Parts: sequence; structure tokens; C-alpha cells
Amino acid sequence: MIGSLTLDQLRVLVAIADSGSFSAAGRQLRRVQSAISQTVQGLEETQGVVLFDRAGRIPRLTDAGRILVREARLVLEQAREFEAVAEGIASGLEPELGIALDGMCPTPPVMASLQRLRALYPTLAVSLFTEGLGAAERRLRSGDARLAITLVIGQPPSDLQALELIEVTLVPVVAASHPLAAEPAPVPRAKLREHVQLVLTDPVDPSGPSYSIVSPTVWRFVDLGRRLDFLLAGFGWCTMPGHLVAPHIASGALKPLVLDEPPPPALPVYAVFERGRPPGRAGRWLLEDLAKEFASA
Amino acid sequence: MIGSLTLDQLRVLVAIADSGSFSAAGRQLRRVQSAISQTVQGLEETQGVVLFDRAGRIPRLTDAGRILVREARLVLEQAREFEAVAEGIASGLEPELGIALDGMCPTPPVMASLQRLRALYPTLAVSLFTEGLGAAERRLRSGDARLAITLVIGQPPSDLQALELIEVTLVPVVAASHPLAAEPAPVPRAKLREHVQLVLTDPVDPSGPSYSIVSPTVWRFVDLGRRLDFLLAGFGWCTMPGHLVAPHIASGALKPLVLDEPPPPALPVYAVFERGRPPGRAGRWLLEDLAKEFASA
DNA sequence: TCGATCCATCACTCCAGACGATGGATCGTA
DNA sequence: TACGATCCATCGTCTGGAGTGATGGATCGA
Repeated sequence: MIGSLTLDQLRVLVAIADSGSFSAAGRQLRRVQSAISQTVQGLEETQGVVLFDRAGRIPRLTDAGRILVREARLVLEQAREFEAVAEGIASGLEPELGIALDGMCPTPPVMASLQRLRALYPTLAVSLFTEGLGAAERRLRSGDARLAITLVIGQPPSDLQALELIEVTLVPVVAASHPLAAEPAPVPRAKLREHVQLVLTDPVDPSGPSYSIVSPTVWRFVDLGRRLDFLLAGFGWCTMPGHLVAPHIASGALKPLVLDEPPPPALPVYAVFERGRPPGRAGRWLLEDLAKEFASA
Repeated sequence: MIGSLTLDQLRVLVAIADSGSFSAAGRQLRRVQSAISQTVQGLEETQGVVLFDRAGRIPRLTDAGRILVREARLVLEQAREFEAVAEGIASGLEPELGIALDGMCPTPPVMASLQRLRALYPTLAVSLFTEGLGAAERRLRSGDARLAITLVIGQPPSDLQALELIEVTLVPVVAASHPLAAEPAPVPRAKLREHVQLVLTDPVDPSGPSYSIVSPTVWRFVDLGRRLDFLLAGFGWCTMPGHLVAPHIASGALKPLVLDEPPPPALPVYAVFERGRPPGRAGRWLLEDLAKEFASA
């Protein structure tokens, strides 16, 4: 009764529905008609449902049969999905591709590439991790992700292979309502130090390195988006990736600060993977496509 | 290779994943361990994928195995759905319930009842037909619907069983921008006749009966919503179910017309089914619940 | 009326799959 | 270190379920 259902029974059922008769289904499935007949009887018996009306020469689906053919198609579709995933893996595709994406990276080109990845490998299971500072590299080392797309400060560690995708310029900004916004053009470093600086910090290792801290009073944030909220509310100043604040600068909500010193160097965005655990076929394809996508962006 | 997949293989696979070992899965499925072993080997062979890492004493799922267990659960869930639907039908539930809903009926109570129907009979396939004048009865007679909820003008035909749910009051209305809206309070019938009346008509039988036509110039509509658009735009006047125009009257977009004659009689909304083809268990439940719902509304 | 085609039934065959025994490997424990 | 308890793989055996092929009844079209 329960659990006695067979995929073969369902294949026979939809074959009959598609071909129009038991005999035709037999020909389609390369079985004799009596085998089809028996399978249907077995299905009807175990499920306790009459599927066909045998009054005429050709059996017609009953109402119940029509509904259950619909259900059967769903089951078979899901089964085909299973086989498709298995075939993908058998053909050398990685079973799943974990990607760690740093919040500071520009997302539109990544999304464009991922969309193409999805079209090319529809059965691939993708996990996307987008978290705060330091998380991308951690996901890589923990094995959650096979590929990371992240800002790298300084030299990438030697056990990681890094492919530069693009450079992100960092812009010091404040809210238009903040006192610094009213300061005349080249703002000296001493002026900056009078105000709170909003810095990002690694949630797991808060004592870890923090970069380009200027002000003596800092507020630390784990989440880029939350920091942006506080920035917009005028709590302090900070440096932000240009592409993230451009719309707010355009709308007048934020003001870029012109300093009396050379601007901070642009930071490279890398696609990174562990040397000992390179990505599989889909991951390698994504790497190439990301490089192309960012080059043309 | 293709199509050789078996539900039993999937059941074994998830049993191992759930119970933690081949032997435990064997106990769970009441089979000897070697049978489990063989089934797994068969699955791995036909799909060309290594599911378990046999290095240690108890096999660990590989990455591919973990993904495919996930897929297998989906297939089994769909298969259970098939069996649930079959069991519902076997226990006397109708395979599907077609409901024809007239556009003039108040929908909130119907939706409330349908929501409870869905909770009570989650596997029941429901088809909802909502169309224009005359369509509900036609769907009933064609067999598409087993149950109709519709306004009935005059006596219901004797081959249909009708259960009154509620009465709908009809209100003559015009757009506030329409000349009739400026007319002093009791509008005489003669005044009405000077303006276009927007009437509903049966799309299949346009020469069929039309009711309470007053004006010599009428515009005919098949669709209630479209007629409302033209009404709001000030193309003419018509009578509408009170519950449909109440918000527009409240907002001032429409104005009710006070006539110098008795208001048109309220029209009963019936739940209707064919005497020779009464609804099944779910349909009867819905009938009762609709009666209760409308009584309390 | 006849042939073609459809389905149900039945006897027969056959093989996939379950069983049970065996052996090697691993882990925990004494 | 040795022993018992599990775990899995492998193999020979056997059985039940599923496919085959023949037969017969029913229906449809020519």
C-alpha cells in the first residue's frame, strides 16, 4: 500500500495517456500489450483507484486517471531532474559550487555571469555566501566555498590562487547633513580626526587588522549595509567603494570629501580559489566568464 | 541508463542518509544489509556516480551523494503526493472539483470557504471558473464545473438544485462626472432614458434575455470589470451589485441614483449543482461551509 | 460479414533482487 | 594487545514478480 509505488508504473501510465491506448504504449515502451495491462492493473490495485474506463474498445481515462496522470508527470519530471543532476556529476561537473561574494564587490557583472552559468549548467547546485569583511576567505578555507570573489588588501596569501577582475576606487564620503560636508574643499587630515569614522571590522576576529583608520573615535560595523545606513544618517564619515555610493552622491544624500593628501589607492577585486582544491568544470567556466565580463564592464 | 531509475533505489538512498549506515537502513527497511549494499551499487552503476566514500568503517556520503540525496527527497516527496492524491480519491473524494463563480457574487466569503477547503483537502485539485453572464450555468452543464455560485434571475431551472446563500442588492449608479449625477434627487425614468445604459450580455447567446433594460440606447458588455471601467469613465449609467460599487461610492467616484420608483428587487445568490450529478464529499463540505459563511457574513 | 485492432486472461519463463553465510576492516574496551 | 561488536563487500541460492506469447471476446470500419 504505502511506498509500493514504482516509477515504472508511472512511466506506463503516462505512456498510455500519451499514446492513446495500451497497445500503443506497449509498442512505445517495447513491451507486449499484456505487460502493460498487468502493470495498469497492479497500479490500480495498489492505489485503490480505477484509472481507465474499459467500456469501449479503447479504454478512456477516468476523472481520477486524468488527475493522477498529471501527478505522475510531476513525479517523472522530478525523477528526470535527479538523473540530469547525476549525469552532470558523472560527466565531471562538480556536485555543487559554493561561491563566497564579498559585499564590497560590484554585483551587476557577477550576476550577469551567474545568469549565464545557470543557463549553461541548469542542474548545478549553487550556494552563494555574501557576508562581511573576512568572511569570503574564511568560507573558502572552511570548504563551504570553492570560489571567492573578494577585495584583497595587500598580497594574497601564497596558498590561494588569485585572478584580478577589476579595481574598486575608495571614496571618502559623508552625509550632506554632516558638518564635514560644509568644510571648504581640501579637508585636512586634522579636521577628519575631529569626527567619528565608521569602519568595517571582521566579525569573527575583531582584533584583526583594520585599514586606513584615521580618526581616534571609530564606530565598528560588521555589515556594509548597516554602515551605509549610519553614514546616510550623518553619524560619521568613512571611505566607501565608489560604485556603492555613486547613486547617493548623485542624489545629493552623500558628499565626497576632497582631502589634502593623495587619494587612497584603488583596491583590486580578485577571484580566488585554493591551490590544492581548484574549482571543477563549471567553476572554471565561471572564472573565465567573470574575467570577460569585468573586462568589458 | 536513461529511465532505469527506481523509486526503490531512492528510498534506499535516503534511508541510508537518514539512518547513518547501510546496516541501519537495512533494519529500517526490513531487508538484510547485503540487499542494501547491492541496491546502492546498482544505483551508483546506472547513474555513473560514486555516492559513498567507503574508506572508513561506515561509508560517508560524498559531495555528489549529498546533492543526490537532496534530489532524491524531492522525487520521493512528489511520489508521496501522488499516493496522497490517489488515497484521497480512493477514500471517496472527487478527483477534482470544478467551481464556476459568477463575477457578480461577493468573493470574500467564497475565498474564506475555499481557504478552509484547501486546508481540509490539501490534495484536492480545484478548478475555478470566473466568467461573465450565463457562463457559470454553462460550465455546470458542460461538466467543467460540479458546483456553481451564481446570481439567478427568476426561478432556477428544475434540473438544477439550488441553495440560496445571500441576496445581492442592485444599485443604479453613474459616475460623479456624468450629467445624471447633477440631476435633483428622485430621477424620473424618462430622464434615465435620455442616457446610455451599460448592460451585461451573455457572450455566447447575445440575443438571450437581458434584464431591466430602461434606456433605448444600450452599450453591451461581456465583462463586468470592463463595464465598471466605462461606468467610472462616465460613459453611461447602470445597476451594479452594491458590494462592488460601495468603495467607489465612498470615494465619491460613483453616485447612487435615487429613482422615483421602487428599487429593483434584491437578487439571490445560489450555490447550484445538477440533480443528476451531485458534488462529492469535498463539494458537499464546501456547500455546507458556504452556507455557514454567508449566514454569518 | 469479415478483417483489423483493442484489451483481459492465463500458462510459462526468466531474471532481478532478497536472503544468508562468510570474510576482511575498523573501533571501542578490557 | 587481544577480543568482541559492528560495519560493509562478495558470493551462491532461491523465489516472486514481471515480461512473453497465445488465446478469446468485443468493437469498429469497410
